[in-house]
Amino acid sequence: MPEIDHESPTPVYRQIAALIVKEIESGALPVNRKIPSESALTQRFGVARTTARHAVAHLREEGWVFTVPQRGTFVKERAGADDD
Amino acid sequence: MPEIDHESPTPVYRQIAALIVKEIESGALPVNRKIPSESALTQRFGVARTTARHAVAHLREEGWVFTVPQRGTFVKERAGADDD
DNA sequence: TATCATTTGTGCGTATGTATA
DNA sequence: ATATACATACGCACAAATGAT
Repeated sequence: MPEIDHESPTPVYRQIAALIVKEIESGALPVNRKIPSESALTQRFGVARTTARHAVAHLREEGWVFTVPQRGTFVKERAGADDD
Repeated sequence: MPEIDHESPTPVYRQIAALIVKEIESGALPVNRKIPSESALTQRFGVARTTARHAVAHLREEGWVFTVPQRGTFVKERAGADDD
């Protein structure tokens, strides 16, 4: 279930980020939908919160999501993407 | 801005430590003032967190600062130094 | 009003692996 | 082998804001 390979040369945080991107692209996570919290990711993938945070920070830097303190992180609107 | 010279024979962590000492001596960082966090130093100087940590550890060994776990690192009182 | 759970923000402690000189 | 430096990853603790009760 975790789908995380700790032996892979690809860092864990990037693997998690990639999986979330996949969910965004598939439509499972539409625009403005809250993505799983850091704690949720921590449990789901069996990683440390710092690692989950790193994955989210990466998604933010890549423009996939935006974060609202104390509320959560949400899927960002992109040019050429369908709205919810 | 970084004022860090990676080509210098002086290790990066010592250069950072020296800059902080300068700020303490100039009064920019008075006694009991919290010095920049490891993350802040990491960003400010464009170094790895381990390097920033090394710089802070060095300052601690030299008696310039003291660290309170989970709270931060603060400027230590010195004999002959003015209080804040 | 007060309390509680949730969630992000911040900060340090530690360890491993890699690379270079 | 040692010192330096970076990237990654796990752990722990506390703060602050939000939302629900």
